[in-house]
Amino acid sequence: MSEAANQTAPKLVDVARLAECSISTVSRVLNDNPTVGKSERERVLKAIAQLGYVPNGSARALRSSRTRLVGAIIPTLDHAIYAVMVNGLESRLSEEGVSLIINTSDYDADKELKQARLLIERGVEAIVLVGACHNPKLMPLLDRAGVGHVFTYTTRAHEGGAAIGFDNVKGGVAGARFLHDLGHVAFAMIAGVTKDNDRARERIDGFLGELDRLGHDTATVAVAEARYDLESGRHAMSQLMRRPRRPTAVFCGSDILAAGALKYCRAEGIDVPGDVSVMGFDNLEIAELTTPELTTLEVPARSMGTYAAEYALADSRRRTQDVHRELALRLIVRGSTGPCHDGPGE
Amino acid sequence: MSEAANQTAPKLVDVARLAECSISTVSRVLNDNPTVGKSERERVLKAIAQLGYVPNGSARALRSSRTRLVGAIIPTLDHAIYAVMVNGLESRLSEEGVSLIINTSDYDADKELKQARLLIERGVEAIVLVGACHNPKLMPLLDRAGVGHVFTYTTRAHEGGAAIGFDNVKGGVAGARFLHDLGHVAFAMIAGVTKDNDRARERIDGFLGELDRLGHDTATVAVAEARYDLESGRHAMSQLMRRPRRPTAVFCGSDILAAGALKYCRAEGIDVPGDVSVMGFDNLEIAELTTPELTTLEVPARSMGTYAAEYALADSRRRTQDVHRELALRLIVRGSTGPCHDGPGE
DNA sequence: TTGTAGGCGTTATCAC
DNA sequence: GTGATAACGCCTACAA
Repeated sequence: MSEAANQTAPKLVDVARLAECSISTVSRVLNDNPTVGKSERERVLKAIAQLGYVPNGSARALRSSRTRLVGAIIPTLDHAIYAVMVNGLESRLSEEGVSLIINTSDYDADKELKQARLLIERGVEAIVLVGACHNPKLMPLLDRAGVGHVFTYTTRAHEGGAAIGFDNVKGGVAGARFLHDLGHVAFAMIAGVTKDNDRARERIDGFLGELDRLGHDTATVAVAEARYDLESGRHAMSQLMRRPRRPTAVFCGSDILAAGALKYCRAEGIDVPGDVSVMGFDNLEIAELTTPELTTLEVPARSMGTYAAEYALADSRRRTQDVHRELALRLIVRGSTGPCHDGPGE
Repeated sequence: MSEAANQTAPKLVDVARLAECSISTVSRVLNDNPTVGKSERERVLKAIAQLGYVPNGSARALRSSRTRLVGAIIPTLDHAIYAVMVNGLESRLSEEGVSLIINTSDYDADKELKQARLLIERGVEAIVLVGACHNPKLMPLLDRAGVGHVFTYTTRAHEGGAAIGFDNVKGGVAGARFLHDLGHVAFAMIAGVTKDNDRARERIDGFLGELDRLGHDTATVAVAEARYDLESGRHAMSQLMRRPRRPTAVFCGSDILAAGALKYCRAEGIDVPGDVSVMGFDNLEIAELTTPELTTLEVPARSMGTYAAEYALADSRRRTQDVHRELALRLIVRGSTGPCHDGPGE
């Protein structure tokens, strides 16, 4: 009697047939339109369950021009600082039935641009980006497409966009001040690679700028750039500690780099913080794993994700008013830093 | 003369008008159909660039029933072992212009089911899952929808699906054997929470099973379950070390747990590996950060991601032949384990 | 409250 | 090699 279950997935019209109503009624039920009679609604719901009907997102999106899709382009998921942000972002979006498309750019501004193009094709309703420095073609592209965008890990927003994050310059300043206050006079920094990475750059600027303001000669402050991994941090530290004017305080652009620096010190028998203070940035879980534990600046990674989600969920009207949300960095003092013990002599 | 640029995004027909051809030709160019004349193609390409035309993914998907979307549901991105896998997955998919929708289930099988439903609505062409143990409704749902699926971090596949990973039981076995060979006789284990987590369960089974086979009385082997974070690992270790029969070898279901255990030992002045050997699982970056560094089993997280991507990219025909890819776990011996020093008496 | 019908932007099957 | 044209599955005026 019943048509043998077709191989093709059930559609609105199949549900309508089974529920003995029109497809508009089914559609209304699907969209929680209140103008549907109670018995009607129940019949439809039953039919949907019976058929295992699943709406076709593409058709819905095409017709309604609402995809309920959000995109994010981050440098990498291998670094916890980004993975944690994405986790917060996804969690919040998921609560609202919005799906997240994730892309990793590997710190490459061209790759990022390509991925943004693809996200626009997919019809994402907003894009979450990291940092404020991007391919010059990116912003015009997003503007033309009318796709809202949020920068994270920065407070500098592009006009028409939003920024949710912290001030990287202030981070550098905080590092400089903290180490200065401990009495140090010989500084160095292990920074992230600054190419296509404004955050790394700003942390350096903040650090050196504040040292200058505090009366130190920044010409003598060595800054090594290193990729965000343990070995690069270790290697950078080995370079810095071999310089003629050996630093007694090293500020690192990331906990990973600081951890690498600590590894070097341990291997070489350099006492931390006795011989040299080492400070990190991020306050990842690893900051509590090293010996000694890391003094660091806490970055509100998860919060950035959830706030970015709120922005993405807001409709375009509310978005037009510029959103600048600056979250605080928090200084976490642990054992890797201490007062300067250097005698006056060599 | 020219119509003022409309607020609405350019469509196929706009490109066709500018290139003075039909929309079919434009569509052909977009899809790399070779049956297009050279001059024709060039005119179209120029028009596309000039208008900043971006194809509408929803319309394409609706018409062609190819979304070029893949979904992944993982427990969390806060744990590097999953973030790294996802990074590999995304990288490979991205090379082929396929987008990844990511969902985190928070180790909750019901949440996972809901997210799978949504992924099906979005029309994903394959779903990547973690582990082999899921809500009983999940597999029928995927089968009905005809969505291919891969399990990762396991070798146990569901019929019709694929599995790309390693054998968790073997991991437990390897841990038991390694510690046994060091001469230990008093064992304990800190495992992950086993609810909705078959991997954690299997690691326990492998560990205890092998100890039994090696002639140890497993009734005396304490197994503590802990969430995958430092503090839980620390706390579990504190429990284990207070038991009457103090273990000299503790196998942990994750490096994070092992790191927590190490923290406890350091705080209590318990020497590792002198008083107790501690072994991890995963070989995350943190395994090289602790003091001593962790002996652990290397999990091929990134490879699982790229292999899973290959599966997802394969068309459904090739998928039908069951895919079972078992990747090897590799024992990494570092400083956190050593021979048993326990005297014979209490 | 419910049903009818047109069209969202593509792709693909036809003719030419 | 190129151009009409009919779907794809759904939403939403508008009509009843």
